[in-house]
Amino acid sequence: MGGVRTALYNYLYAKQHGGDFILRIEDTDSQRFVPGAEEYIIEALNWCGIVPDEGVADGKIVSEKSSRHPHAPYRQSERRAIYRAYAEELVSKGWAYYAFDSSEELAARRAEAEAKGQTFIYNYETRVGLRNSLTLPSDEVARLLAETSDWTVRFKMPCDRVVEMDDLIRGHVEVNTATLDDKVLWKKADELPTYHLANIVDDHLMEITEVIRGEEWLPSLPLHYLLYEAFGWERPQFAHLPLLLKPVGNGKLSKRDGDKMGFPVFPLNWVNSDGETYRGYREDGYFPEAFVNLLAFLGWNPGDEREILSMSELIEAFSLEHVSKSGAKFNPEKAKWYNKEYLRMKSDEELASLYEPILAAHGVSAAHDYVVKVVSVIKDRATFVADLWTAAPYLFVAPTEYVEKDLAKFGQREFYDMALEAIESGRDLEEFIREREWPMGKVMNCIRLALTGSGSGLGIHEIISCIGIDEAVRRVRALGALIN
RNA sequence: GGUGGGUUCGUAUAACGGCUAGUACUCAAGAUUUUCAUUCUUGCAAUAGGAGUUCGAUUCUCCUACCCACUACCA
Repeated sequence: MGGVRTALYNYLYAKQHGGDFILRIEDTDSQRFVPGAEEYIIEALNWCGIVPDEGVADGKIVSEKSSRHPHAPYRQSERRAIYRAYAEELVSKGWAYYAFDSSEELAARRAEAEAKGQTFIYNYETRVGLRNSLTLPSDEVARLLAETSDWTVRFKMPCDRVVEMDDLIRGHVEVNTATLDDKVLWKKADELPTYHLANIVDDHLMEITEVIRGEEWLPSLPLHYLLYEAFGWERPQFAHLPLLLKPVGNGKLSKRDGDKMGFPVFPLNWVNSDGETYRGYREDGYFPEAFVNLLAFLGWNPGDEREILSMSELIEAFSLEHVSKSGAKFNPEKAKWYNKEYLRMKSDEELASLYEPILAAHGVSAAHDYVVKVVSVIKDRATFVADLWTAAPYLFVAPTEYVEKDLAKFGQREFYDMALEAIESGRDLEEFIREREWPMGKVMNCIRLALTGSGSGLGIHEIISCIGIDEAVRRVRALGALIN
């Protein structure tokens, strides 16, 4: 959800400004490669109606340059060759250096510091005591670069500089570089950059003008500012979005929360490598328009009191000034409300076509016109298309069981005889019952019991207008077998 | 621990120095109805705490508290 919302805001912003929305896959962590994740992302965005202008063609990430996709490839793992030169450029400019410390050595340092209640950070203080191109003789550096393969390029964070930043959402933010560390930018082991380098290089190369991303990136913004400065590139504008929080308690929304609390956290069903399935909004019956609408309102509002906005209205109304700074707790009830609103806006005709597969799954076949008629009668009682069935299956099949409590209440001989006589009369039921001064509620509910199998449900007239008077009479007679 | 960010009804938010702090979801009550639901009406409910600036602070400043993120050869 969080990822889709970020994509949505980027999409809305791009479209509003006549820009292009580009999909780039940041897969520089080979350890975390997840088969199928890329296809999932494309399908999920597509379902939401968030269609990239660049980077995707025929449902696949583009690898070959073309006029439509001038910045290809769009998968960072296919851009390996690009990054090394930029990393070297930073070293030659004095903004970075080679580091030869093994992960074991660094882990040992961390453990050592931790034992003393401190935190080890690789920075201007500690780098002079570690194995890198700043401390080792140049011939040794040259030898290690040539002969070993687990070295990295690290950013040489200035020791005392205040980086002044402007965030489109948070405003002015200042950070002193003394509190920052020498981040790894590139690693020889897999010939890949880390996020920081790859992101800045690609954003520059792909002519990105705005970066709208999650708040978790705010702490690395100073590094990114410095990277743009080091390369001498014009930097894009940044906007850091508030986090999506779990509905109850504290903390951000996590994969597990959904199933625990009964709502999806994924746009589409997702099966992870352990075979665990996470429910998706699509499979839960949400309309993509409703999902997009509710996602847009998680941390943003149009500045007026509208709540139901289509994608094109969202594009028009979107503004980063109205994005809130604080985390937004997700409200599953409101999510359902959105879907209900969208369901009601759909035509009976459209709902009927969505409903028909569900009917078929229940072994029911019905004429299209009949389904349309049924939908018009029950759509107000549904939040999801599936509710059209659960709300009134008796419009398609006669009840075979009766709710015991309601049978006891309305299925008494006395009322049943009245009900039977009334329905068999073929006359207007209310009129017929009133003329005889019979108890309206009791008799009507007895008829409803016969028609639906329970004491609650649609109005008698509505039911009969669907199933017809003959079927109604049949059902009332059938109930007779249970009356004593 | 350090750094950064945040804090208005239960939830999402409006009010970007000035009316009785508005709206939606939820919840409660009432009306309508042959039941349930819908619909309609009404109601409950908030500026984290403390200083300061000001004629006036939800809004600006500072302090405290609490929450969150980051603090990896992950993104």
